[in-house]
Amino acid sequence: MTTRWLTPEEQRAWRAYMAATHLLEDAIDRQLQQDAGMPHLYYSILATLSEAPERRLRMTDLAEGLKITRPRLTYAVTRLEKDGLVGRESCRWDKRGSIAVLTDEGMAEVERAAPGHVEAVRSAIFDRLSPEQVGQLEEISRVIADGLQEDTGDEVPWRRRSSPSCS
Amino acid sequence: MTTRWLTPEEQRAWRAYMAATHLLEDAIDRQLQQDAGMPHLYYSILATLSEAPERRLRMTDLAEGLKITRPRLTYAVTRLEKDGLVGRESCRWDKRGSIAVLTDEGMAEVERAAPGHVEAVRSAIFDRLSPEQVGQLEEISRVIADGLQEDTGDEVPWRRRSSPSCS
DNA sequence: TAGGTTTGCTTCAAACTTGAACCAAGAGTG
DNA sequence: CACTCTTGGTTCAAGTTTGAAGCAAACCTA
Repeated sequence: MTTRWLTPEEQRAWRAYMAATHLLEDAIDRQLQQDAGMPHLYYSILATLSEAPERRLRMTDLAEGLKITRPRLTYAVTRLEKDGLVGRESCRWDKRGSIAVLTDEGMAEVERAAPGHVEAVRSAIFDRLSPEQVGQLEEISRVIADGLQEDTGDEVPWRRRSSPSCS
Repeated sequence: MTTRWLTPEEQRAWRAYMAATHLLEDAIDRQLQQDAGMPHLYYSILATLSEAPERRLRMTDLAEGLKITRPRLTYAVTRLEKDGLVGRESCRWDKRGSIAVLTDEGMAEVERAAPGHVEAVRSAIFDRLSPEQVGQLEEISRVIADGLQEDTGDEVPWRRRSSPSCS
């Protein structure tokens, strides 16, 4: 089977994409590190929890939602816990489980950091793209994400594995 | 100044984008780690060198091209050098400079790993996107990258700071 | 041409990520 | 009920990334 190399258009797109993602992650990380003393992922954890019912989520659900590995989440939550921004509870119905809870302090931190973060995202992306491009970006991202998940992902995503907020 | 939050469309796009980039980098990293025993960035360094004139590039040019920090590049090149895939030369005209050179072994490694890598990229992205979407992805990425570079970037990108291959 | 600034690159410590164990608790099966 | 298999989560060692110094070689500028 002879390799199907990328066409010139595909190469240009791939390189532009790589450059954009590197620059973007760097910029966002720097901004949040400055403003909130934490990298982007850690902020995302807090933000995700802040929107969850009861501000709490099982570790696995959190990891899945953020598309990160579980050890990575464990490490991050451990730090956030040290900082007093999240807490851990054990799950009453499944004693293996552990639940991350956003503390009041954590909530306050999200609210404090959110405007700056949104501003960074907006000025890097949405202030520069037309509404059509925003739609295209979503669609393209969705196609890629879906493609990558169908291999390893849950076959039955519509069925919750854990009870809503468990506690 | 009251914060301009993201619209629902923008939020959806942003989240889809984050998910896609995480999944994609993970997938590419895993594939290359399996096939070539190195993460994506390290492969990119080799690939970039393989296309440079004389297979050599100054550290700073390499870092700029890949949009990574210099300490990160230094670390990576040190490892690749231990593996015998790149070498370092000092620059004759600017004794501060150091030049990374792809060895024959490094070149062979790129050629060995390339087909699998291209296949991974293709099956994750380009086999799933229409030609129009490929164009859109390039355009969107370019807008974002350009926007992020104009702040910190060189004001005179058309002027080479270093001689072409220096050695 | 001395003195101060910038540039190119590396080094260092601290923080983070990875993948492979590991452990305990649920689930399925006889 | 034992016995095994799976699941949820953590731990560990090795590898990587970060940002702040550090260092030496250019580059001013007077």
